[in-house]
Amino acid sequence: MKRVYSLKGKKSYSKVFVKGRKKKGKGVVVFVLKDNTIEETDNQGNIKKIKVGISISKKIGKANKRNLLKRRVRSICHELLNDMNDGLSVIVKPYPESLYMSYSELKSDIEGLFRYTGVINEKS
RNA sequence: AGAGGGGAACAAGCAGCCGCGCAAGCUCCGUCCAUGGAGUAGUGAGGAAAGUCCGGACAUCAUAGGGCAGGGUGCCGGGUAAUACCCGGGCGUCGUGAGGCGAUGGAAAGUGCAACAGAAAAUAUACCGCCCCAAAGGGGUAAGGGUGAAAAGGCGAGGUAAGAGCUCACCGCACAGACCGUAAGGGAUGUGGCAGUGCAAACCCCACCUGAUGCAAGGUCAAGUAGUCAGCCCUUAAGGGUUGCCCGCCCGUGGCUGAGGGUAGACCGCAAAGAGCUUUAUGGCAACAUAAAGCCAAGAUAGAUGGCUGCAUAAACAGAAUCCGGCUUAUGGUCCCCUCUGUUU
RNA sequence: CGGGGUGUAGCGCAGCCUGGUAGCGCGCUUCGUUCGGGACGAAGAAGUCGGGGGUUCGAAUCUCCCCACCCCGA
Repeated sequence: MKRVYSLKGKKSYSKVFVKGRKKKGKGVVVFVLKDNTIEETDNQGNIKKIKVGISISKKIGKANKRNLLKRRVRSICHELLNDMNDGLSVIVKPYPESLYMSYSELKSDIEGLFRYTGVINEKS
């Protein structure tokens, strides 16, 4: 996942946390907020108006474990990126239980939450 | 076979696909140039990256100066940029042993503390006891009892009213000390009838070291209203600053000139090369030093290493953020050397 | 990333500098008082002093190393 798509800044994070729609899964919470002000241009010209942020609490573990979880979530988001809709800010926040989930379990969990909240359209 | 001690290196790899950071070099595009953009060969976490416990490099300052205080270190010698680290040696202590551990100078410079118990706790003392004189009581004594962490050498013999280094042998202790060692220290031997406790990670004395703050240090750029801030010049009091105090120094007032602050951002510091690593040689017991040859591109800025498949199968602790040298703590299996016990030959 | 602080009874705090007995308030338990409760009075229980070494005869206290929590700095 390229850095253009990552959500940045303390303010934009707290904005999504407060105003966004919240949905809880097995090991993850997802916050979604509609945001039409996003305008990022990829140097390739492929414009995807979406921002994804990852928030991991210190309670989950030490830096090593937090990093592992962050990379897994990022990798999942990269795989799902092409199906995502425009004009959205998304935050994924894993719980400590997600550390014991496998990659595929985590992926199906996040995919389900994305589908429920309208980040991804229902498959036709 | 079991139990233990010391040390060393490693921290899985390979192939395929998807994906991320950087990109000296190369290719393409733009530009007068400086250089900018895109792509790409290549390259991309640790032994502890951790704790932040020490030591530096580097940077800044209302000058960091003098004196006292404060803080740190503390056997001796050596190593180092430096240290509380490392190497060698001494002593003490723990262990049957291999070995481990030690803030390990000074208690005859001074001050302080030693609760409770106990008769008495630091210029000692006399409760029970023992012995003598004896009416009460007085005197001698430090063997024995009991208290305590600690009570005026230990044991045996002589000696005595009972006792006592009172006397003697051995041991301990103190003092002197040939000789050995750079030193810490060791110590043949001699002398003394025995002084006298412990605590200095209590104050302290002695020796050596010590300015403070830390890359969110600090520097450059762009935007912009005011309370403001910075520079220069002049100078008085109150007051303030320096880790504390005194001296000293500086700020403070006014004028002139200029543009910063909150907040958000870009670049430098900072990324290729230094107290670097490897090998060999020389010196040294060693730590290490010197010389020669070869090798070395992590560099993010909400923060780059992940996912899937296969090889029968893949562990532990754990993730760089200015950079080095140590220490400490967490942790996986492997190898080497050594000690003790048991069994067999 | 850097700097600093705090851990003592169920809760909030003393004691630590200057080492020997862990104490205060609220709460808790029992009894009294009341028709019953509250308040009041009396008695009582409850603490590995965050964990582990070292110094010391003796450590909550001095010292070293860990653990947890909190605060500050652009």
